[in-house]
Amino acid sequence: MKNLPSIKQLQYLLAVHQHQHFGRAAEACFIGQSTLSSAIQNLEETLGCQLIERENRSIMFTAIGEEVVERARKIIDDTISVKELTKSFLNPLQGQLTIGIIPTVASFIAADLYHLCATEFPDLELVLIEDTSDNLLDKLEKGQVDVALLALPYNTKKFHTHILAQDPFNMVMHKDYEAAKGIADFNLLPPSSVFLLEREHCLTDHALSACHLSKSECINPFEAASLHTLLSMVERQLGVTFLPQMAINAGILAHKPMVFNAAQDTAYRDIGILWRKTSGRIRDFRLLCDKLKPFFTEKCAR
Amino acid sequence: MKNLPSIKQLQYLLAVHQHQHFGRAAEACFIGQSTLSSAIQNLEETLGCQLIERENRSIMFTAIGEEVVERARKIIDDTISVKELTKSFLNPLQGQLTIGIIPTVASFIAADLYHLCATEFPDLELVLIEDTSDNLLDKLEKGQVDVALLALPYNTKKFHTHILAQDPFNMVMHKDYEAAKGIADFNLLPPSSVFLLEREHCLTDHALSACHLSKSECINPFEAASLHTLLSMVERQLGVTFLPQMAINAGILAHKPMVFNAAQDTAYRDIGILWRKTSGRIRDFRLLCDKLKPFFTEKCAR
DNA sequence: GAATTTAATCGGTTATAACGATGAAAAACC
DNA sequence: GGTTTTTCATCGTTATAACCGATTAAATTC
Repeated sequence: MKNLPSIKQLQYLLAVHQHQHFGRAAEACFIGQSTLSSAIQNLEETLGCQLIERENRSIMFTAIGEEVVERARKIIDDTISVKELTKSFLNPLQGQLTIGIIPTVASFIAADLYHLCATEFPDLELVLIEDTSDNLLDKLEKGQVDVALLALPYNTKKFHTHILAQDPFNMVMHKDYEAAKGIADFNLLPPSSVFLLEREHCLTDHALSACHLSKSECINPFEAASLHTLLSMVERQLGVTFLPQMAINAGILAHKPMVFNAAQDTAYRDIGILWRKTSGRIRDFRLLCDKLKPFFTEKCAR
Repeated sequence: MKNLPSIKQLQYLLAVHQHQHFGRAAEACFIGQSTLSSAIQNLEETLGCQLIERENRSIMFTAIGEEVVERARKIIDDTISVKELTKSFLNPLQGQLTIGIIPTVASFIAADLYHLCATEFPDLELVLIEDTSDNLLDKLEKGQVDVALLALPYNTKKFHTHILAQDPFNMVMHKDYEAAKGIADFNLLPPSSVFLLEREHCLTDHALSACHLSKSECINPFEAASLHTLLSMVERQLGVTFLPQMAINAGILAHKPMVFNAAQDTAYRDIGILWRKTSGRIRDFRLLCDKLKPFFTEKCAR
């Protein structure tokens, strides 16, 4: 049986890498500086090579040291996952759960989601984080969120992906806007009459592809930062936009002189939930899915 | 800082799982039975749940125990990789290297590959394993081979994949076989005139797709188990087959009344090398690639 | 040149991992 | 039905390692 580095040694190494300082790293690990120093030396001994160059006043990781740090981080994460696994096995859906949600979903369901979890999982401390798909995927990988709720299709093959509901698109316009009425192929809409969100939002891409809109001249170059800005533009300019059913069900058009109708039967975005394949709380997430599926299905119902 | 299970505890757990017996597992770990027993108890303590049900005469892993074992195996593998990483950093391409190779490559290059490694990497102890693509991918995942050499395209996204050379296909036939001469579209060959290997061999699929052969009636239902059987069929029956350049360069047609000509410019298979993304010897493998690339390029040269 | 910073070293203590012997419980043997 | 065997848990002990605090050494700063 090989003499492998220990979990503790790897933890200490990560601490040194994080703080770039033995003293502060030791403090963070609640051990003495001497203990940390010898622990790193032992690790270097078992690995048979130098990981850190101790210079005059500062330390520097060697190339091989950096590589070891990267792998150590993964090992520690996996080990933490094992603990989470057993913990969540005993007490399902307890403790803190951090969910990342994209803006074009969060604003319409956040409040009800809190309520749902409070009643279904009273021991769960829910933390919601709103960000773009790209940022959420990044945070998911780094462990800053436990699961992410976003709109698909999206490049999510790194993570386990599960579809919760279909959210159909609707064409939305002022009730007096005649130019769009009865149009089947949206590419035939008047020039600059289609208003969309700015590019960061996946809703823009989804609306374009789901409604078979080629990037034609019918799209207005203005890029709105929020759905409400978008709506006010559409209301004033007498153009059209495409909104998911979820937004309409949440009452975004209430008391406005706007009308909407189903874009096409096949025009929809999927609402999906993602988690790290190596997560220790997969059991928790599946239980959560059981409740989220009817929840989102209702939120997106015509 | 959390109290995580230690590497040793996980190693011991794996040993118990492997032997399904405390005493024999302890022996395999070179520790006493009592030590192992308490180590497992400590592990169960830190994880907060039972992993093994100790019954009268036999032990049984709980469901959660099996899950922990699976994750522990990965953690241990990753930790071993860290050691290998540092070791191969100090002494590149030393020690044992196990290469898996598919039959339709191995038989033509194995001897020369041994010779190449013996001269370029004298400290390397080369072990070659010949098996089908499917089996090699399985062995690669389990760590039974360090790298795999196979023909692409193949579903290899689980692993790091690197293409070494293109191996063109040639149509091969008896020199007196007139029916195939001057034919551009291979689908127009006479019925049952194309002989191929049995389905397990990826060469069959590659020949079909690279030469744009739809599974038409020109393909003979006979499935040969080796290229030599295949050739004897073609020689006797006066039909055709498709052989990679590598086979021809190795002299498979020497002293035979056979002729060959390039199938098409675009008809080729790629020779690729694969390794686990988490392997600790990636540096080694890249050095190996530097030598393998010219080696295979020459082996496949027209 | 004194003060400061920083990691290594040293001596001593505590905690952990290891051993061997024994114990308990169930099954197998006779 | 009692004895032996098998097998894991427990106990007391010892060796190893992990850890602490104080000190040292080297370099930088003032």
